[in-house]
Amino acid sequence: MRNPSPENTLSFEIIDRISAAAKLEEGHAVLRENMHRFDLKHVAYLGLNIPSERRRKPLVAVTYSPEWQRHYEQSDYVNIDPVVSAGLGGILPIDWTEIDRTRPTIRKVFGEAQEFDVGMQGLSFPIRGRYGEFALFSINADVPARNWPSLKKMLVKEFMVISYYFHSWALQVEQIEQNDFAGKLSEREKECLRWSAAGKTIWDTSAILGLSERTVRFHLENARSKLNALSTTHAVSKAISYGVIPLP
Amino acid sequence: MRNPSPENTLSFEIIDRISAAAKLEEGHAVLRENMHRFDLKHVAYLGLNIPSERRRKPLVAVTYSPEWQRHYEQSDYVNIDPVVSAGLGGILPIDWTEIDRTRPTIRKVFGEAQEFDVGMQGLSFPIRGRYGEFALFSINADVPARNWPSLKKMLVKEFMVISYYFHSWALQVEQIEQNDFAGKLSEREKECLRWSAAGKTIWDTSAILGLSERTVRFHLENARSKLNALSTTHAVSKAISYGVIPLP
DNA sequence: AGATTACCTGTCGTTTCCGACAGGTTCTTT
DNA sequence: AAAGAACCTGTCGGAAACGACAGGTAATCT
Repeated sequence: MRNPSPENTLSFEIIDRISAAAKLEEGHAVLRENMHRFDLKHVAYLGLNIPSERRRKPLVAVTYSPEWQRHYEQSDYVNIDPVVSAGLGGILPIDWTEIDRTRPTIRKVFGEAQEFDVGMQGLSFPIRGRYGEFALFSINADVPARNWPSLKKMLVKEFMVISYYFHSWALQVEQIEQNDFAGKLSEREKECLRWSAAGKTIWDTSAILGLSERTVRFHLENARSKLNALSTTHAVSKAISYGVIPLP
Repeated sequence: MRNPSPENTLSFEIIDRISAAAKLEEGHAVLRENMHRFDLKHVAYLGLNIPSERRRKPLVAVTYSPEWQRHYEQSDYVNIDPVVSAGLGGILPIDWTEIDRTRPTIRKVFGEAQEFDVGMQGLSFPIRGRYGEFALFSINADVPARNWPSLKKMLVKEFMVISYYFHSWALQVEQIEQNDFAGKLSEREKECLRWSAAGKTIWDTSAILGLSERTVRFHLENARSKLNALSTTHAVSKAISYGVIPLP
């Protein structure tokens, strides 16, 4: 282990080349060009819950055929896809071969994926970011079943790193990194939001902070206005998802 | 790449051994016993914001000297430590050598860490889980500066995987995995919470869902009670952190 | 057949919140 | 010396939320 072999730097080469890209498509092209070096059939990146004023739609960069993409979108598979729900349920890479396929709706999804030549084996890396966003980075292979376990171990190590770098880079190039909200809220404003999130009333909070009720209201008013929130509840949910206040 | 060498399985051996452990301490012991195989001086795991009824304190498993731990805790360094704030600010591994050390308070922390023999180089892996919890998995080394870049690449690949498995396992053994909340809330209850989180009033929500105002209130009452929340704002913040409702 | 669960709706009275007016201090930056 | 920002406080009145009563249906499980 003490002298890492040169081949160990491949994933970092890829990461460097992605970092140099300026658009989501270009970064994905780097992945596409390097797929064959890992014996992959597909590489797919799906970013959900992206927090941004401009952008509410998911970030998508996939190598699947346009037909499968269209079918997937039209059938609203993102809400059925067992890989997505498994990803939402944990933090570890998901081996598609270990997904429970007893339920008929799930068999259907996998069956149709096969028809669109997605490949037998798959690995999906769930990614949760600092803004509460969620992404799924998936790779597909099609090797004899007996080769899969060892291939999988290699892929997990390589793509755990690549997928997180890719996501972090994707947010940057899509200019999602800076939600200045955290910096724009004053300490008092955040404090009052935190206590509201903890279920305290304005009266409670005023007692806790040793302020008048009016002052607590004042800070909450400012917090609402800075966060473009329609209510304190709204402000709290925004503050949480923007990472402005910690979890209760 | 197509024939992964046997040494590539080391991290998975460690993972298997951790999986077999029944307590946080035992899992950490596995890491401690394997430190030398990666030339490490320390391995530290810190779990914050752990969502649980029972447990509000952080999960801690570190190899640092008790003196340093005590000093760290007493000085409230968790709120100053630049590694922690860097981790909270992103998703990528943090190289301690790249931390900005111009600010005097930060120089102080690093200087004191040196005194307690923490090691020159460090890598910290920020981990965000599905319950909104945050963890930091750190490793330390002490090698000549010129050896660090290549060692770092190897460590990033190995411990990106190990750290996420460790966190996932830690939540399991500490019985934090199942917050049945998501399953206990009915569809309508979640729906009403989502609209509240989006800033809608009860009247708005009733119009959106085609229900009476009383019914929306009814669902919110049930949601509050199921989540042990003191207000709708409280319920929303809990629902978000428990992953019951998606982000706004 | 009874129990359970999710669902739906109503009123009354109280509490809490929130917007719009008003006033102020202290500290730092320009 | 002026400007800006973060902080603090007051009152009035209306809007919204909430708790505590009340009533109901439809579907599923035991």
